[in-house]
Amino acid sequence: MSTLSRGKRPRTATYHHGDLHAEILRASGNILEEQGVAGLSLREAARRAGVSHNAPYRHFADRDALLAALAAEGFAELGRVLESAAVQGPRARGEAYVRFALEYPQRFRLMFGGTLRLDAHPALREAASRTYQALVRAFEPLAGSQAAPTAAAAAWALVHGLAQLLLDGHFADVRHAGQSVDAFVRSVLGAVRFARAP
Amino acid sequence: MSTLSRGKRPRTATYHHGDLHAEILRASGNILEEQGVAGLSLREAARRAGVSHNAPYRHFADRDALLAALAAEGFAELGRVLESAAVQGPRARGEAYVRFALEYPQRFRLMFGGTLRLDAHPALREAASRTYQALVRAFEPLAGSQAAPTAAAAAWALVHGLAQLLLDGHFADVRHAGQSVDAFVRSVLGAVRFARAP
DNA sequence: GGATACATGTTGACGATGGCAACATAGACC
DNA sequence: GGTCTATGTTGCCATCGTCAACATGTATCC
Repeated sequence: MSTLSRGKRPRTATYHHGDLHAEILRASGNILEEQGVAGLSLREAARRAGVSHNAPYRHFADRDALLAALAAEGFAELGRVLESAAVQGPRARGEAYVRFALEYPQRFRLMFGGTLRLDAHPALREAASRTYQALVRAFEPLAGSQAAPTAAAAAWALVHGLAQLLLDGHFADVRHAGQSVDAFVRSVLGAVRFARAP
Repeated sequence: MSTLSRGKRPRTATYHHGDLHAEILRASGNILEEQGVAGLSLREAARRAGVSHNAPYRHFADRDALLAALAAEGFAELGRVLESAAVQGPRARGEAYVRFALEYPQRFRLMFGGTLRLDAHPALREAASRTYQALVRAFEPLAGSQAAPTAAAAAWALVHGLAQLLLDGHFADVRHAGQSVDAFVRSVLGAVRFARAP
């Protein structure tokens, strides 16, 4: 089961919450998928956690820090998803990447939307980098270790762009009426070959 | 009333501005690149245009409408850029796409960041669609008219993802120290072939 | 066990923002 | 000239992020 929870949680009536950090993350994650990043406010998160409007500040320096934490969660989950698709080969990994984006569209947009500068959040950069390293390793057998980094970059760019454009609805005209998203993704990924030689 | 304008721009002393619509767009475009979409406020745009905080509402229904207009401008400009690179073939077009993103990063993010739903802004969808159609046409000679739509989709995804990931700084580790962005883009694009057969 | 320090929540305030309503003014049209 | 309408302005409100001051549990030390 996914770590990016979408649920609710019973709350104790004590003055101290117990695990407000996690609760705020959970509530924020819900709001994020419902309203998008622009609609996510600290105050609404606090409200949903049943806590005063300033309580979140004990756990997140500011709104940006909360967003960074949400994004880092996203990278970790994406890494897990890709990992578990690994056994089926690189192609399956690409499909899993797109599937993740479509399942958690707002999370995905937060992770890559440029709202957050990686430079400002080292933990975030590290999470993103780890995910990418896994991609590179996956491409070594496919393209030879020499060309692997470049091929991996191309592959990442391809699936990433595909996910993003799908999310934005830019392929609405292209997909023939009955074609499922999955089939479309497969056909697009199938239209590409990665060169061996540098 | 004094005609001594203290603003940065010569502002006519008339009560009516003359072309506030264009001026707001201009000011907003500047703010956008300076601060990103989150930092763009109607009030700041009004301030820069030397006009009251509510004047923009005569020209844009709300903030979202202003953003949509900015994005539409962006799609038009991107279309122009791609068109003028067309003579040098599809590869050059791809490079031009990435160059556009790097030159106007915030504009690009606004166009594709998911802040705007295409469904809510028909004019925007049309502008985006036009740009995409041009891409498809460019790919017909390369992949045969049968496979063209799919190949074009793949090509768009590739350059789009490349642009996005470059913007976010995800390729920081990958690009060898001395390698220029242009060279990196060329090598990545060069690592990909588009299949002829469906 | 009780006093004390510290982490965690709360209340209240401020300035900025998006947006509504009511009013003001300048051109256009008669 | 007189009226209509598009365009700006002023004033206002709720919401938001964030700071400062205060309250309340929990842990620590004697």
